[in-house]
Amino acid sequence: MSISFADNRSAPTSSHSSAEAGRQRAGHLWSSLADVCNLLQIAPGSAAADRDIVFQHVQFKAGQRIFTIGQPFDMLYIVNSGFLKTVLLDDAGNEQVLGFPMKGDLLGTDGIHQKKYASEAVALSSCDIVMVPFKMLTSLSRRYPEMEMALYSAISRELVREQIMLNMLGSLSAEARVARFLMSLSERFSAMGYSGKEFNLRMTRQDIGSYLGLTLETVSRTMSAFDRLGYIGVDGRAVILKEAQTLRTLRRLPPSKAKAKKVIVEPSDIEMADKELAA
Amino acid sequence: MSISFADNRSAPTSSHSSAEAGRQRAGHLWSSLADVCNLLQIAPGSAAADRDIVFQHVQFKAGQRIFTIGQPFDMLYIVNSGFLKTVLLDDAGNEQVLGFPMKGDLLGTDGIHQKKYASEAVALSSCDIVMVPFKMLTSLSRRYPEMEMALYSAISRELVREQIMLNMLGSLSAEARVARFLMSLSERFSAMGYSGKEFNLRMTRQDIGSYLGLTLETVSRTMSAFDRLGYIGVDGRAVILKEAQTLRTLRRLPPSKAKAKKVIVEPSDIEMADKELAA
DNA sequence: CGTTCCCTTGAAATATTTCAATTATAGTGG
DNA sequence: CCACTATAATTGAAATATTTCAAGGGAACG
Repeated sequence: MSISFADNRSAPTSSHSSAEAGRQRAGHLWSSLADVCNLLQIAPGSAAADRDIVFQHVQFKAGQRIFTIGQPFDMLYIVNSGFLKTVLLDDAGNEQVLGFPMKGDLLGTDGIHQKKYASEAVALSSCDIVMVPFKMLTSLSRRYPEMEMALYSAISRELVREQIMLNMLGSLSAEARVARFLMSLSERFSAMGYSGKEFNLRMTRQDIGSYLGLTLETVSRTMSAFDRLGYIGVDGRAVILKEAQTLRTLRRLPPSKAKAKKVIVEPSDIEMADKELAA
Repeated sequence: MSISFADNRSAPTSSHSSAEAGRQRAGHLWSSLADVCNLLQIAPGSAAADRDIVFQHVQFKAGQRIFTIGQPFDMLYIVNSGFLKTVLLDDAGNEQVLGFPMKGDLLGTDGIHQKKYASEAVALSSCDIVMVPFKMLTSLSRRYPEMEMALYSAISRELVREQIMLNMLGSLSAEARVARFLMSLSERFSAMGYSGKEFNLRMTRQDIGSYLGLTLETVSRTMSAFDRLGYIGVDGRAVILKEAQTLRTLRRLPPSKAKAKKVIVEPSDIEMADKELAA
């Protein structure tokens, strides 16, 4: 039996639907510059007025690749709807998951450096993607300073996101990684207008494990443990968050056999007083 | 030990004391735009002719911070000489090392997004740093298209570097991480004209461990093991690489009891990720 | 309706950390 | 310049987190 609730694949409750941002034309969707700014959460500034420039959309089905490693770079992609993963491939062809882009995320920036994409993006569901020629973006940058900053800002944000992942992989336990992963998804769903409390995972345990530097078994066991402790409800890919605050600050699990149901948390929100803990 | 370049070492302060983000007094060195392009390994194009623009240098001593987390962003920094580490700080004030920048590396790009630096850079030795106002760079971008691409490219490269680190942390054993770390340093030293075979580590075992997601003891033990196996020579911070090819492709150590000196290596390809492992 | 992929769970193997003790090394100030 | 103190590095032994191996059940899909 499965937990069932509204699928976050359906339209968000938000009043602001950018699905209508796209213009139907010749069977394809197109977005204006204003639409794109909106999607990226940029103040469009004077660029919004530019009605001449439109960007084409492309649809992908689950499993399809938006771009692949080594492919010549000339295009950036913005997710309009759907869920994806970005991956690196090692010599044996094994995937290393780098991230799970969704609505509003910018893809392909790692291709700028070598003029070839350094990673590949795979659709995990049906996806609607806006294609933005990089040349176009740089020429727009010259015309509209807001666009220039937006582009730098978007790339810089990606950089910061990866730094945070490095920190996570370098210093947190398996449980803490899984907990933060769930909270991160929750927050992103919320920001998109979906429920941050109940959602479906779009990726396999394998994908999550790769992303978090863990085996799929460890991910599965950890989620089961969270379920047993009442922090979440899990049934396959359906997740219900029950103790968000606990998950947010969790460092490791409480001793299973022993006494307390108490959890070790960070001294974060309170203050940063004692440092005798610090090595 | 025979080491190919100058001394170093004054104890890198273990975190805190970020109070005075040590911007020493202004140095007396200045660089032209052509100098900067040269440092960054950019084809200067027509920009080289611009003799009006000069960039100021600043000197830092070991332990001083070039910029700190949360500090308002307005400047990028290019390393002209010296060695640094970039770090993230968690709630308890513990450092997470993100990279070890050296000559030619661009610092501070993670500040673009939030207009505040997201990490901090700490000098591990005496350093000479070129200051480049971000505004200046973007205005130059408008004038010289080469500069624009150079900037995007530099940030994109950083992104790729971090992706490779994520892959490493997510999938390699402790031994493989240390081996690749050493090879990466070696290649960077070589590229700078120093010996890639004999060099001094500028950072502590703690720093290396943090960077690689390992404890300092594991780093120490692993290097000792490499030494015992004849792959390297280690004496404190002095390192001599003896079996570069072995280190480059090492996956895990050969069984200690057993006879074999043979090492398990990757099935195919040997380069790709090794190229730019570290900052 | 079968085939394939995905998820869960246990038990054993093992890699890495933790704790602890000892020896180096560098910086400080008499 | 040397002694002194603090920080850094090494190493062993024990503790433990995570992976590996293995098997069974479930969901998805053509």
